[in-house]
Order: sequence, then structure tokens, then C-alpha cells
Amino acid sequence: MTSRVLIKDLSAQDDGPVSVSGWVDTVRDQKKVQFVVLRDESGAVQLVNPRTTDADGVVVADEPATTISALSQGSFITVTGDLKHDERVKLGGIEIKLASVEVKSHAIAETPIAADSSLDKRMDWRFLDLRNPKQNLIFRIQTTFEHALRTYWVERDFIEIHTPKLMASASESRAELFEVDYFDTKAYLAQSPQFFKQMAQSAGLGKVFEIAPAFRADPSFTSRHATEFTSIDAEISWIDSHEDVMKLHEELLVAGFSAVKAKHGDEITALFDVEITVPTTPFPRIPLAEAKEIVKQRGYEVPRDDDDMDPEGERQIAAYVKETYDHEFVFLTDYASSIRPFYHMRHEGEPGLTKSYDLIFNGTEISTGAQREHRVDVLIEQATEKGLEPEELGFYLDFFRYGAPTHGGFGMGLARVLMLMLHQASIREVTYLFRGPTRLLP
RNA sequence: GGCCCUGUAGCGCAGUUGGUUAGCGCGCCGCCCUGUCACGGCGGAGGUCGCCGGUUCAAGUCCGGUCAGGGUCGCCA
Repeated sequence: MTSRVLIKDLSAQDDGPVSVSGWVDTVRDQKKVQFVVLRDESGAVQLVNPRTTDADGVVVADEPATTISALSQGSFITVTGDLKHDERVKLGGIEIKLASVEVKSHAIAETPIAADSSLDKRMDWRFLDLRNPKQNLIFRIQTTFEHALRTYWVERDFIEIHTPKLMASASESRAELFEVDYFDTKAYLAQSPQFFKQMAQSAGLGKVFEIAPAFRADPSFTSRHATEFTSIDAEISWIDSHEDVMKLHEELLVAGFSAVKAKHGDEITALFDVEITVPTTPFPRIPLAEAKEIVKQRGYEVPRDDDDMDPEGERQIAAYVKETYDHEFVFLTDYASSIRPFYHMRHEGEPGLTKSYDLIFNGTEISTGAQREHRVDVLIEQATEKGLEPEELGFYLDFFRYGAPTHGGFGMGLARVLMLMLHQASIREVTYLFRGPTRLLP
């Protein structure tokens, strides 16, 4: 038996017998010649079946003609036939002259979504939506991107950790916690691996990373939020400041973008009309206070009482960075301690500022990083100042009572990176199965 | 959660100052078509106008509520 060939490998193959498997994209059933466009995970190819006629020139109802006439779009089939390179065929200049067609699974003819369906309807029928080459490419890109990050980390002796997603208490703010029954008590879904990757520092693991889900019970209705998302996290010991974290962060992104561009650059241009730019290092770094001044000079005053930026401010500063440095990324640094969590380290002699940053990519926040406070007395002081009871932090403070190195790290939203990399309007486009306040299915 | 917008056939949409058989394109079904490739031609089926209530002789159209979706802000990754 001829073994299955991927459609993308057909063009390099000599004319002759082949077998391909996939799903039916189009059937053009003419009286004397039938065409089928067959698609698999690697591409599409035309199948052809010139119909046989009897002595009087009348078309005969033989196989595979009858089977082809009954094919519905979406049916999964295996075919055998003769591969032919033929300049007449617009789809890749090749076609397969059919010998046999075997229907493995027949599809309902009328599909519930079409190419122009709304995003929400496509989400309802995600398995059909994912048959589209664009959606397929997104997840091949994601695979390449994650693999490049892992390679970067592994080559530098980082340890991969898997922190628990069931927790006894909050790791960030209490308000965004999902509560679940846990035998005779309550548990909470992890909002972030923050505490446990810091634990790895006290455990002496040195450099750690994790790519794993995080959960936020945040009823956020924007194109960049999800209640469950994949978080890319890293944490390293023996840093001097958040600058060391940013250095790691930008090198990692260069590794990821280089791999994606090398492997999928042409396809991305063809399907998304996007030219992937591998960012140059160092990325621009702008202290937040300065960024707000720059934005103000551009005519936009951030309408907030606290010291934070707003989304429009982020878009404005990104536009400034693009014009001034021709760069898609910018680190906004030194956020005010009033708007940062208690575990962010503050500048010596300037307790109003933290040694932290946000990373903005094409105008949207994709990441937060910081040097962490490793001195338990300072940690308790800052927690108390934020209105937290040290007792509430339980085991977390113990991590720092038996010795801890200076350390820091970041968390980055995988889907946000992909969304902005591919210029997509919503995080839903680049999430395999999106979870939001009103979306739990499929 | 706040504000704004949208729900009409499987999908994308139109539907006038409220007026009697609710249209168009794609898809689907049937017939025709020697090579198509966005195939083409002819014919056909398919709709409790998101849901509940109200105003009116009459509601897809106006009003209230509700549900769902989109945008944006807050919040963040």
C-alpha cells in the first residue's frame, strides 16, 4: 500500500502513484470531468477525475465518479492516484488523477460558519474554524515561538518548573480569584506562579521558567483579556536590578522572533500581510514619569489621578518610540510604588519608585517584570503599608526567613504576544479555545 | 462593572414616515455544462425578524425589560 504523503511534499515529488488524506475543500462536479480541492494540515491540492464514456459517448456512472458526486465539503477522505505536474493547474501546478476515493467520514453539507462569519460564531465552531490555513499557521507559530524560548532557557541552564494551579490563598489580588470546592475546604485557582517561582529562588534553583495557565476571575470585556490564559514566566537569582531582568527578557524575545521569522516569515507575509521584525537590542527604556511627559508633549494628558498610564497613553508612547527609535517594543520603567504590588523592590533612597517595568509591544502591554524584595523585614513593612496582614501571607514570608538571594523576573502573556505579532484584533484569534466571562464552551 | 452600538434564512447583510405575499449575496438541494481553478447556466427549498411584555386597527420597524454579541473605559498578562 502506498503510504500517506503530506500535500506540501507533493510538488517536490516525481510523477507517479501517491496517496493523500485530508478533508474536502471544494467539489467542482462537471459532466465530463470532476475536480476536488483536497486540504490537509500542510496545504491544498487539486484532484481530477475525467469521467469514462461508453461506445455512444454517454457518461458512465462508475467509481470514483459516483463517490465524488456525493462528496460534501468537509468530509475526510483518503485518495490514491497518479501525481502529475501540470502547468494548467493554478493551485501549485500539480494535480492527482484519481484512482480511488475512500470516504472516512462524511460531513453535513451545510456548514454553520463561513469565511466571513463573526468571531463569536467562529468560536462556537472552533474546530471548523481551525481548518482554515491562517488559524493553522497561528498554532504552528506558537509552537515555534515556545520552542525557541525553551531552547534559550535550556541552553543557559534554567530549570523548568511546574507550579500548582490549586492554591490555598491569593497570589495577587483577592478580588480576581476563582474559588473551587476542595474536599471540606476551599481552594483557589492560581492567578500567577509568582510566589512559587520566588520560592525557587530560596530553594537555590537559580534560574527557573514556566509556561502554564493562569486564571483571573476578572469580568473584563476587552479584546486582550481572558479568564484563563497561558503565562510565560521566568525568575532569576543574583541580579543587581530590574535592568538584568529586562536584559534577559529582550534576549528571549529576540530568540523567539528570530525563530518565527526564519521558519514562518514568508507564510506570515502571505497569509497575514505582516512582515515580522526581529527586534534590535537593547529595547528602548523610558521611565514612566518621563513617558507621561513625552505623551503630554504630544498633546495627550493621561486622565488619571494615580501615577499609572492608560491604554491610550501606551499607544501614544508606542507611536513615539516607533517614530523616534523605529522599534516595536518599549520598556516603561520605574513605576510608582503606589501602583505596584508589595513584593516589588523599591529604589534605594527613593521609596516612591519601584525597580519594575512593563513591556509594551505595538502599543499594548504584554508583560510586567521587576526586581523582587528579598529582605523579609522590608517585605513585611511594604505589605503592611499596602493594607495586607503579614499573617495572611502565610508561607510566602517564610521563603525569605531562611536566606534568599537577590532576584527578579517577569510574567508575559503568550497570546498577547502572538496577537500583536500577527496584528490580530483579538486575543481570541490566537487562543486555541478562549475562556472569558461569558465563554466556557466549547 | 460603567458608557456606546448591534441582534432579520446555515453565513454575511438590506428592509423608507409603523401598512397587508420580509428581500439580496454566498452556501445548500435538483437539472444542465470536456479542464474547472471565486467555474458557469437554469430552477428550488429554507425565516415564530434574539426573548418577554407594552403602545396601536396594524410592530421586523415605536416603548420598557431581559439575554447574547461587538467597541471602549476601569483592571491587567
